[in-house]
Amino acid sequence: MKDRKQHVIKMAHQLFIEKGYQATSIQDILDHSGISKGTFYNYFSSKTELFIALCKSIFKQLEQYRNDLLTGQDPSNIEIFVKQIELQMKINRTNKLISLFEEVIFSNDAELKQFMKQGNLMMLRWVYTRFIDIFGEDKKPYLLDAAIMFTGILKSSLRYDSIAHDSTGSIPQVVRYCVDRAAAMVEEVSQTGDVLFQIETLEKLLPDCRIEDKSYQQALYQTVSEIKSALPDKEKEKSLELLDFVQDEFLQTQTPRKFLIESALRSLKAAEVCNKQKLQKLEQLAADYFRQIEL
Amino acid sequence: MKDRKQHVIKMAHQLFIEKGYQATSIQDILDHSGISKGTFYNYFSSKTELFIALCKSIFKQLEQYRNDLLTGQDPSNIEIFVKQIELQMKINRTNKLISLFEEVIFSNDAELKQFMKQGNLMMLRWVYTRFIDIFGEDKKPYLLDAAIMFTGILKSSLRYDSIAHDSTGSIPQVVRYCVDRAAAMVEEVSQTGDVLFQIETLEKLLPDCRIEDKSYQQALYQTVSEIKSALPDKEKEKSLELLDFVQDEFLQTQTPRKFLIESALRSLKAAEVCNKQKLQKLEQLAADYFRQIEL
DNA sequence: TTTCAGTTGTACTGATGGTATAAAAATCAT
DNA sequence: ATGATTTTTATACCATCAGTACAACTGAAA
Repeated sequence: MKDRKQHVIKMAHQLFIEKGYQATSIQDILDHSGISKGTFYNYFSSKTELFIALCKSIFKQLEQYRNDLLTGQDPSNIEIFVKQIELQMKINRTNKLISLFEEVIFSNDAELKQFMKQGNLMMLRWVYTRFIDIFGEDKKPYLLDAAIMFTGILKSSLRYDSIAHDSTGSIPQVVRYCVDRAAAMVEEVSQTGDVLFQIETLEKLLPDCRIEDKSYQQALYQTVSEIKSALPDKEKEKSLELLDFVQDEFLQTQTPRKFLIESALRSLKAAEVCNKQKLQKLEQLAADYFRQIEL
Repeated sequence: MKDRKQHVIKMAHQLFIEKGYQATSIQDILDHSGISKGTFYNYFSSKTELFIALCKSIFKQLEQYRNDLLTGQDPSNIEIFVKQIELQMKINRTNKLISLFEEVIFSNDAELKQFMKQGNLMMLRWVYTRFIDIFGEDKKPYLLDAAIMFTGILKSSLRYDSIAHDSTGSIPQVVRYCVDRAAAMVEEVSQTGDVLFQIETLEKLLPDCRIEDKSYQQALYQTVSEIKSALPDKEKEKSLELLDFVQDEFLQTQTPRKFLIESALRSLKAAEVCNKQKLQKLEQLAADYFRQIEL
């Protein structure tokens, strides 16, 4: 049944890419994925909820990719960041994500609006933390502004690029140019000392975890990724399901459910199919994280 | 009847601000402006055409304001530019323009899409020409990139500003910060020599007039504005109507109708209510413009 | 075989954008 | 003022769409 639901999401995604969100009727989705209306409304309470499910799955994929690019690399290496952005932008474009998001972002659906806003802020926070990796702690006061400017420049440039040389466009050049500009701006702004936004506001807007603790988030995510990629074939599916759940719970949920996660980790440990050392590290991290949360 | 139509636009605008575009039904507009459905579809062929009419009137107003700020001032004075941007952003925010535009920009309506795209490009072109005024001809190769980046930074910052400190926010600080960044970027980029976009692409996308001839556009507009503000009370309405038409035709229309404009100018001349010198200048400019066009 | 969750098909509701049209009202020319 | 013309109104109508309701079907577990 989960496959079926996923299948519906996939089919809907295809249609959204082809025809746009508004222009795709629920009937289209039903026809295209071969389910009945009843089933659809059994899976999703509305069209917007389907869309949110789709977004979540894309976000997760995006996050996966970008984290994969970082694993084992030097986080302060700006070339990695360039690659990460390039990849995300390419996925955006092939999936017509930007169009879809912008089409939907100011619809009359409050839930959707909130979700998209949150998504934007999460992207912003990611850029911010990466900028800290790249430009160093001492530039921190300027890096939220820099992240805001960078996302703005990137979006604007890509938009212009896609309407100027329609079709393919040349994402790498654009990304390179924007990253260079961001670097120069960090330099410039840290010399003049100009600061526009305080980081506290971002923390307030993303109350799910304190921004300073991104090390936990990232470390947790990375550790799970590492375990996943070193999984033996034996009982792979089951382990993957558990690990996916843990990863998802940490990333997507506002307040990860402590006992559920602990239970999942116990199961993994009992199955003895994971790298024991990594698993222990994961347990430690999770424990630290929860202790931190409780303060 | 024109008043009535304008009234409908106004009422629709109110509703759009209150409830958003999608959420406002035609019935709402009918009720709120006290006309019948038949009349509505006599005025506008569809809801989107009403929206376009509304946008046009707002654009015109915006253009009016920003040109008023410039008249009699030194175009290379960056403080004037700051004021112009501030004003436009304030109007944007009070009218919830950005929300409306973004809500609509990726709807399934091709006509609307094209219109909005064109609007964005016109804004971009305006920033570009103002940057030439401000940073000088020698920086020209970098100024399209700078304009694209500036609009991106501005949009991104204002967006963040409005969700961070919701309600009023502090537009002046944000604008100031963004303009400072733009200035620094022009400097930086003209030192490294990095260029991303060529101006020719913008020209191709806005075929209504060659970008190099913006002097005509601006001079035409400004001259008309000057004449308008020096109009005596005698037959003011009639003259204003003619002048408004001329201004509109030059600004909004792809190919201004030569004979109509010439006829309007003749009428104005015959009425002898305008500053004769300015009127002559206007005639000269128009003639030059049409000669230029025909090439 | 019974049970039961999940699925299907169909019919329905209510709202919407848009069309059609005949009657009423306002405008205009002579 | 009268008659012609245009504009406006009221109303009924159509097609589409999101979402609801529900009875019937299916397949697998108990």
